[in-house]
Amino acid sequence: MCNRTRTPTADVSQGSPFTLFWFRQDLRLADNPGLTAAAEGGGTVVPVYILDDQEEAPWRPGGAGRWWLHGSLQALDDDLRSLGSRLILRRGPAAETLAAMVAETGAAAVHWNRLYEPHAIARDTALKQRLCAAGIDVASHNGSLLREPWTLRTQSGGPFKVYTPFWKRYWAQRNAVPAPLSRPGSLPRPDTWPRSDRLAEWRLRPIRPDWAGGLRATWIPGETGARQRLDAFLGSALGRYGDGRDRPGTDGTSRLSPHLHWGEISPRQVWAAVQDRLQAGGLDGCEAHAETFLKEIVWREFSYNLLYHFPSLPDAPLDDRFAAFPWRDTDRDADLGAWQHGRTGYPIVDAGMRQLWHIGWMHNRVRMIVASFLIKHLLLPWQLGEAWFWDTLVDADLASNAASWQWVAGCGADAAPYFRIFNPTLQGEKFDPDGTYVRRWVPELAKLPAKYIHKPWEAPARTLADAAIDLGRTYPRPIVDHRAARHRALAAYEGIKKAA
DNA sequence: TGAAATGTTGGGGCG
DNA sequence: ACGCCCCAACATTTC
Repeated sequence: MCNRTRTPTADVSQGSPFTLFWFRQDLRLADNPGLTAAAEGGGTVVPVYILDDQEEAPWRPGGAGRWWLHGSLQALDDDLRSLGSRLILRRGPAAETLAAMVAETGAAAVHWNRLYEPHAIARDTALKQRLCAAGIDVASHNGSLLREPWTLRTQSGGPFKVYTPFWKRYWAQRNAVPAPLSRPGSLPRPDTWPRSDRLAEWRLRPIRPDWAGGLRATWIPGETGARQRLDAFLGSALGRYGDGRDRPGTDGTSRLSPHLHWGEISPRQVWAAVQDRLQAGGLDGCEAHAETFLKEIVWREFSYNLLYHFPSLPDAPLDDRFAAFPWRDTDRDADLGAWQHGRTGYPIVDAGMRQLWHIGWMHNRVRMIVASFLIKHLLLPWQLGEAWFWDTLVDADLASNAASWQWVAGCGADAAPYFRIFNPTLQGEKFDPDGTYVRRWVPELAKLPAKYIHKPWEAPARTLADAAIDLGRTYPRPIVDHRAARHRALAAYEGIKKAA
């Protein structure tokens, strides 16, 4: 925060103070505190995005993330142009590239919205010191969270490690959430723009093979798409969210996760929109549904809280006992591959994994089922699942992804008990009773009657034949027996449970 | 934000 | 009519 109150010195060559706004995971114009601060500085504003995808950059965006990023940057540039501005693109190590831009343009001030990943914190802290030392006015802002992790402490002074009290704190202060900022009215542009890469040069989208058809058909990256998604959700699914969110065959969830991850919409905006919707009235019994939805927004906050206070979250189990967990170390590849490609023989698992592959997203209920299956039925380390999700999800988010995998594995803070093992057949029958979801994503099972849609191995030969299924050929038999796998997992857990 | 195993209860079939 | 058994249906405990 050094120099924050200092008046920016005018850059002689430009004739007016020159401010860089560094876009990162806040690819929007409205409710963007850093951008607003830059616009209010009085000088010209240069919006910049830096792609840092060198090999050594930890947790750089995966394939699906890169696809999304392309669309979001394009939308952002369009939106900026409607304000008479534009987006400058640069590629390289983030801190060095930004510092070089400051020197090159003679900027007097730099603004950005904070990130919370351990490597980003370290990088940004060092960069801020470096720029401050050079006399640049640097300010960072909160653009991504309702509350930042260091502002929340339990009664005893430590970080929250349990969700329920964390949520209660948020709920008690639900009316204290600041109103979202509107988009800047104008962004004064410099006489000449700095050099910019062309987005197409970055090759963020796949070409050969082009696996992104399902993504294009499903998503509208960018701030406008985010707002449309929110409005659509508020108008329909929110009113039955409590149970609708558990039906993967329906459009019962918000699908805002990728928009939130990339910062095309902020949690403050979502929070305010839900409150407005409640106060608009005519929503008998909707209040409980809205609260359930807001709890999901706060789960995201909780994940960021965990990542901030426990930076090893993405890599190592928070529960030390799991360091000794006997994960399977032989014949991993075949089972991992079957899981990744949706050929486990359990329809609900395979449907989820194929949905993920096709549209870069998976229904949350099904995420829990497939994660439980990888960890407990296949006894493979949760980090393998975390890595696959990282590469394939358009909403891949370090905090949410890591916290959720640890939660399912039972090794995180406030985690699901390890002995809670999902039965994929029962989960399917309970939440996809008519098989709509399975039929959609596992079309080779589409003709199977509902009675067998979640357990084709129990179907009579005649029924299979009528449905044009040749079990073991057109669709696999289960790669593990549920009952045996369950006992194996419980025995493995028993082995580490006692250890202090 | 489980499922399975085990325990309990009560109606009905039956000798 | 009575006791016994069976077994859903539900509750509780265990993993």
